[in-house]
Amino acid sequence: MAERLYLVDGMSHIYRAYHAVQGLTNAKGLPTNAVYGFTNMLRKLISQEKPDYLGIAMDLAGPTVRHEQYKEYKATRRPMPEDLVEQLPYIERVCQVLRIPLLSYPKYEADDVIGTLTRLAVDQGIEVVIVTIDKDMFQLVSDRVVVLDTRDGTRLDPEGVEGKFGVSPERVVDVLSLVGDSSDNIPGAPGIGAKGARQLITQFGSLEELLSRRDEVTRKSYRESLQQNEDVIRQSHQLVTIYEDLPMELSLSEMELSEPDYPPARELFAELEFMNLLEELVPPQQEGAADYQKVDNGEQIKALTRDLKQKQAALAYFDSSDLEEEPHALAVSHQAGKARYFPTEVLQEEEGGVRQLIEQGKQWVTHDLKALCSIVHRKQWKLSSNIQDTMLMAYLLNPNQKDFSLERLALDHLHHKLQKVGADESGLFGEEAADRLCERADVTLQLFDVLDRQIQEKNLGELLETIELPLVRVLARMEEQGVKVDCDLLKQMSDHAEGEINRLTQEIYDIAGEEFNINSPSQLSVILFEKLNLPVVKKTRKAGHYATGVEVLAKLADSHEIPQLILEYRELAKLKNTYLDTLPKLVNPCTGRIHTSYNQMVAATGRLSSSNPNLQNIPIKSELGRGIRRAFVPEAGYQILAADYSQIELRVMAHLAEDPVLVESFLKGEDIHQRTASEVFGMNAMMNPQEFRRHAKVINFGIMYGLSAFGLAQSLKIDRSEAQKFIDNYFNKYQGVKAWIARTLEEVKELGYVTTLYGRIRQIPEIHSKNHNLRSFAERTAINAPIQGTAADLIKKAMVSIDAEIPARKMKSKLISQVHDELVFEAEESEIEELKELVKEQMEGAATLRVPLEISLAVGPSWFEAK
DNA sequence: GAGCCCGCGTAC
DNA sequence: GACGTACGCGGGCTCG
Repeated sequence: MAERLYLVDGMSHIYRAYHAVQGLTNAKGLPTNAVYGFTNMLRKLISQEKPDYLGIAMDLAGPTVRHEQYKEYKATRRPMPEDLVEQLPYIERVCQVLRIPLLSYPKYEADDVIGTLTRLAVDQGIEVVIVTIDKDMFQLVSDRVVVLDTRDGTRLDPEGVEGKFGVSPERVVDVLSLVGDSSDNIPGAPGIGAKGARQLITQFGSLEELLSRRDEVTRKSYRESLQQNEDVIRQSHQLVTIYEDLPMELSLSEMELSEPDYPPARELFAELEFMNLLEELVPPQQEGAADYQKVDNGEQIKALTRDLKQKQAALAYFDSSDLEEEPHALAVSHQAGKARYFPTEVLQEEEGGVRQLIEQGKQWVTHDLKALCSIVHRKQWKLSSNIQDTMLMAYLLNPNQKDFSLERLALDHLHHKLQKVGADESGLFGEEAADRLCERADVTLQLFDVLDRQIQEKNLGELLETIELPLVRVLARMEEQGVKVDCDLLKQMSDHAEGEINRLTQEIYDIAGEEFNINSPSQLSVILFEKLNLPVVKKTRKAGHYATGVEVLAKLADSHEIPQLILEYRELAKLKNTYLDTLPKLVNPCTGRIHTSYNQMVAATGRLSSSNPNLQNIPIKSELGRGIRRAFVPEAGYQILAADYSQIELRVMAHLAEDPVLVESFLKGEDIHQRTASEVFGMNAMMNPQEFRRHAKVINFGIMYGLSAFGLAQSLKIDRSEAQKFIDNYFNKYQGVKAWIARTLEEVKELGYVTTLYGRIRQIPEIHSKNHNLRSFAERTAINAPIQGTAADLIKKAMVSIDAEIPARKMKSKLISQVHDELVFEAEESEIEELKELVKEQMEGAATLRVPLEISLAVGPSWFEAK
């Protein structure tokens, strides 16, 4: 097949991109819509068409020969929009880094460049594809030249042009000279349109022939137009004719499609924030460069085991989604570019050898250690304590990140695009699967080196080694252990809730006078605010929609009976749908227990999170909801023991801020909210101590979250100015807190991140935002993160030491859950006193701060009583 | 029907 | 717009 040259009409595509993509800018406010659209178009063109040669023809600024021939040429064109002009240099840079030449010629247009290069290419036997949406270009089509319209993918050869335009490519210019072109301000023959022009040219064969025999034209208006406008028509002919003979050279070597210039290309796309394009922008894998081999006998395993007793190595495996199954295959890598693969047969036949290999490796690195722990636990193998986890390392380096997949990290840190595994079941055991798994082990090891350097640089090593890594196994054990749930009790509560919900539903329908979906805030708001005409308290973000949240309904409860019923309905529906009916579904039939997932790499502050189900938001505040905790029960012979840090975040703040009043208060063991009440409200607090204590409590918590006067006023239902006074008063009395907040904000502005007591980092990039909202949000985050994060550090530390101590003392009790400041145990009855002591010692002793850490302990036959 | 966002509500 | 961190439900929209 002949080689193909693609010539792109640059400007028309740039305009198209500009209009097609709306409102795109990067963080610096640079408009990027046209650059993005254009780049995307190039990308699609390259991947779909795979050109041998590619060039982009551009117009140069300033007058052209056509302006000299006809001063009105393109005179009606509006100037290019400012925000497009701005983008042109970036488009040029995109072409540069993609190594696609921009082609132009002084005083001539892109069309002429295309015309000339097309002729030169055809002369050399190369086929040409002209990429444009401009019908003027049809004149260049021949048996070796087609026009491609990328909007719909149509490709026009001479026949296609005739079909679409009505005349053959040679006659296109003739038709255009008669029709003219309003956008280029080319007059043509007045009164003759596209249809007439085609008919005339077809009838007479050519423009020359038509002009010389114009008196034969039967239609009067056409005849007269031709008679009166010969000069104009000839001039139009000259203007629309594309030059094919500019003194240019066809530099095929320059236009030969090649790999992008990767480093600057990645830099440019990053600046433009083309994240999806950035993902594809990676050098192709070098075939055969890697040494990936299958291991198929015990001898090889032994040799590898000897080797790995001395060396660090990475381990990757194909997991199975079924909890009871074993890994399907395994790969290890101890040197970049080198890996060994263990297929399923080998894992089965040589299980002893594989076990030795795993257990005796000097130091393993894996990606997602918790998942590996679950598998290894199930097989009852022992993992050395010296295992690294690249996933965890990446989280500590940037806890804001959402995606810690190996694919993502390989791309970000190694600029390496990883082949996907797993989706294709049939490919799981083949050669390709082996290569992919080897690649994962290989990449994991390389990633470790890169991340380890960064961990050291940012002093995250100790946090990783002493808290996060040991915690992985604690969490794996907690998940595996699970929590026993009394499904009968839940069913009973659910049935009761159902009855109440039905009763309320009927009552609400009766009063509303119609049936509607009470669960739908939008339908509910129509009933409340349009049908019943209740006063609108608050609108939602969406225009024409009204809020129906608790606060709104509570306010409306005085003026109508429905809101109260809705509130009751909501509470019951929430409990039933989220807890009563859902929890039993998540009980594992084999264990009869709920095995939640504890996520170590989700919360940006360092907290854990829990999912499937979320055991960290089981109700407690309302009496009804709290009852659900009765269903969380121990095994026979055990009790539930819960240990709660008392005011951990306020204590952390007292420590970090070194606030004398706060520290003193905690040292004296005072009621902290009471103290704040008397500090902030003075003698007033004596009038109604409980009310002022409640206010002080809101202030105490609010301060740690960056509460504003507006927010305080709203939650206390007081005046904004009064709320401001309270806040001012607070900072007056708690000067240490005030100064710490100021210090923290200074620091985050300077460094771009904040840290916890144990050096955990959280980047706060929005602190430099020009957007006031984003910046304020960043400031509140910066205040809260060190407090919440330090509290998380402390309880994690306690978990690690308690989890180590329990087996060391040969105790049977188990840590089964964590709720941010609370640890829940299934305590063997004879061990309760010892466990209480141990837990108290480890939790309170997690750190020695300027204030004491205190916990409260409770034991009972369910989680309900253990509080 | 899957996938996503929104409004809402639960926890600390 | 206004108080931080999570998870998850049902409704309702979009996309295929």
